[in-house]
Amino acid sequence: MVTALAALAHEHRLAAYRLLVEAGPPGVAAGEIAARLGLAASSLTFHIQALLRAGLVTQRRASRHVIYAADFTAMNDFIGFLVQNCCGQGAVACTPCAPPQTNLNQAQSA
Amino acid sequence: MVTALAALAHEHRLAAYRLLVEAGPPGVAAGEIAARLGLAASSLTFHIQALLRAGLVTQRRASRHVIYAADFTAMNDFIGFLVQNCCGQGAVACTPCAPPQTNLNQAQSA
DNA sequence: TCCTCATTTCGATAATCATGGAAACATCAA
DNA sequence: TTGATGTTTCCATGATTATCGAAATGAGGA
Repeated sequence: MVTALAALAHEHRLAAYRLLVEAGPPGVAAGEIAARLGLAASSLTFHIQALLRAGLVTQRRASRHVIYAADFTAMNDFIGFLVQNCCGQGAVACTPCAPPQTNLNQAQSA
Repeated sequence: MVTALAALAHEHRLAAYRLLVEAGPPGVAAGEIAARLGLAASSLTFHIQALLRAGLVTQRRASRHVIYAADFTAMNDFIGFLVQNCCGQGAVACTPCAPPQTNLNQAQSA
């Protein structure tokens, strides 16, 4: 869990992650993330690998591009951990992290 | 928020914070935290100041001791931020972070 | 094959973080 | 005041992180 915390504990990585959350399952190509964040390509790789190692994002290839996408299940687990371990009172997590509906005709519910 | 994430993104600091969550409002003295974590006093100060700067813990003096306690409101805000910004779907936070009932006859409900 | 585009790996550099010992500071009790 | 205890500040050291340019890798297209 420290890995996930550390992964998000940086301005650029948190921004990258939020970008991916907004984008949902279609994800965003590495180059575009770098451009939007104003980072050199190699720096983006450095940061996004921290997110990848923490399991917070997934990676897939689409022809020449490498597409990254937020892993909503991992975020649920992450928040669940915080609620269970860093709140008193035996608090129960009820965080319905789920991808936004970018396009209603894209079925991706299972 | 990056400050809070970074504050928790270290083995020793996360352990210290969890200790304070368990202890609740009575809190724990600096020396005892250091002892339980197996840290030099100066190292503990270094770490706990990160938590303090992030607003996750409070500090008070009790005679010679300096007592640290978890700030549950801050943790609620922190988790609220994560849910709102790092989950898709406009998820709503419902995290009831509250101190554990260590002693039922200690009134501390506001 | 050769060229181009997209991304990652490598290397160097500067900055920040983590650690604990020693000294200083604060509080209380004789 | 002196002494004991608890905590923080200061300092030096080693480790890790963040950055980007240059070179290498991978994947298409002509």
